[in-house]
Amino acid sequence: MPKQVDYESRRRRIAEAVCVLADAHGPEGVTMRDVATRAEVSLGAVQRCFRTKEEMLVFAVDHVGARVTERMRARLSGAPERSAATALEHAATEIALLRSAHRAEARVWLAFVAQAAVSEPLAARLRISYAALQDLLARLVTEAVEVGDADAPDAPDPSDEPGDGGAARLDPQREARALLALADGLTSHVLIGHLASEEAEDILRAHVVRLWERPRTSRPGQAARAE
Amino acid sequence: MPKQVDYESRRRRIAEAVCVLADAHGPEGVTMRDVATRAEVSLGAVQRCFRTKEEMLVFAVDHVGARVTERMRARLSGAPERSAATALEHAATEIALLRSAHRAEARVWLAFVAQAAVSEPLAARLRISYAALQDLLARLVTEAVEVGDADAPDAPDPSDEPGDGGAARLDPQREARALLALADGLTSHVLIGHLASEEAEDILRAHVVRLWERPRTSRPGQAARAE
DNA sequence: CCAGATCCGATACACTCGTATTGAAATAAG
DNA sequence: CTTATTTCAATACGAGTGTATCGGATCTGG
Repeated sequence: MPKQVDYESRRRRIAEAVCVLADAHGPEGVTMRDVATRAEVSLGAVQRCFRTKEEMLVFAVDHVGARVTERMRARLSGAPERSAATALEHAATEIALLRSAHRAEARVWLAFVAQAAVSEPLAARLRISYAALQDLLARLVTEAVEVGDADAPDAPDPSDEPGDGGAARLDPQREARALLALADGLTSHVLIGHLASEEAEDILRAHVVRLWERPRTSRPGQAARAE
Repeated sequence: MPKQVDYESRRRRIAEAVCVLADAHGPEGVTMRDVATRAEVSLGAVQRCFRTKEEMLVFAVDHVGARVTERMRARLSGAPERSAATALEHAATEIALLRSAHRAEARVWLAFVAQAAVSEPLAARLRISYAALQDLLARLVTEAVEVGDADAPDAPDPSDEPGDGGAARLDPQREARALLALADGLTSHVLIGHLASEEAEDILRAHVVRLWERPRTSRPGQAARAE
């Protein structure tokens, strides 16, 4: 058994290069040769790792998706008990990739999303990542609701907050979906330059805050039409 | 003055072809030759209309943006007095391009958004369209708030709805931005296949409804942190 | 040290792309 | 009818693409 190389790490390195280039020129604009150069390997090596270009792009999508999910999971387990509400806010901000540090990742993600509308294999991978993110968000929502919003909203008089009885009416999955979509939309608008990232963060914050403000919807007779 | 051609209509016809193709293969995948074929003109004719490919794409973006804006404006003036709240909901749905009839337009839009993150001239055009849409939405929000939500929410007892005094605290521009972002995010998630269009519509509806449920935020002392 | 498998860098190939060129058809004015 | 001018179809061209091929370098097991 002769020469052996660590394909896994090489694949990751290549995926990294793909991201850098996709950030600059869009995923269609990514060239095998450029990837090879950027990853400091030869074109032949890239071809050995991925039989085809699409295979490479799919791997890169998974890579980015895993990174985002992982970062969020880390954030989630980092401060689990502190305040589920603010944790949710942070998580959403994280997903929105608004921190300029992750601007590149955001562009890559958006580019892949766009191409996924055309390429089914890419779309399949994206769905996996989205499902994971949505689940995480839904869990956060549930947790935040159950724990109660004791320390998150700074309304120290719980007089007109009848416990979490009302908040329980939130559908965590639904809210997670909404949050995810809002985050994605904000991200793209920031990238286009239609929004400043501060504006986007404000909007996201306002949306999350609204989740805890609302819970007196328990007033009956209204749910009928809303659902 | 010899042979003269109506360039404007030809340009529109070409833009239409661009949309069809961009829907199928993404905007990068659009080829001058394919456009020419699809538009039933020769490659030379396309080249006479647009000096370069990017010029053509930019025109196509404007074309789509104008169409969406126009459709929304029509919807706006079609039933102006009926109910600002439901008008808002309809407008948002319209923007989200969720009706399957406009699925193609949605794909085109998303594709262009993605590429705009890389191409500044495209981004500039998109910003114009977004600004127009946001303004329209903001106007709708304002209108809905001022008119009062008398007939929109079917809570016929205005006992605990202290007029629109609280609703006035809504920042229409902010809400318009949020709505626009949410609509875009939902659109892309539907295109990816992560959401069904009914789910997306539900989420959008819930978001709009929430705008009218909330208005007792007038309780002071909270804006400090929230903003 | 040798055999044999594995890896990969270089090169080749077939293609497609955007764009430039060009010469003929079409048309309006003289 | 000429003639000047515009329009465009056909073609050419060079750059750049993904992928296939292949010969030598590299390393392991004996």
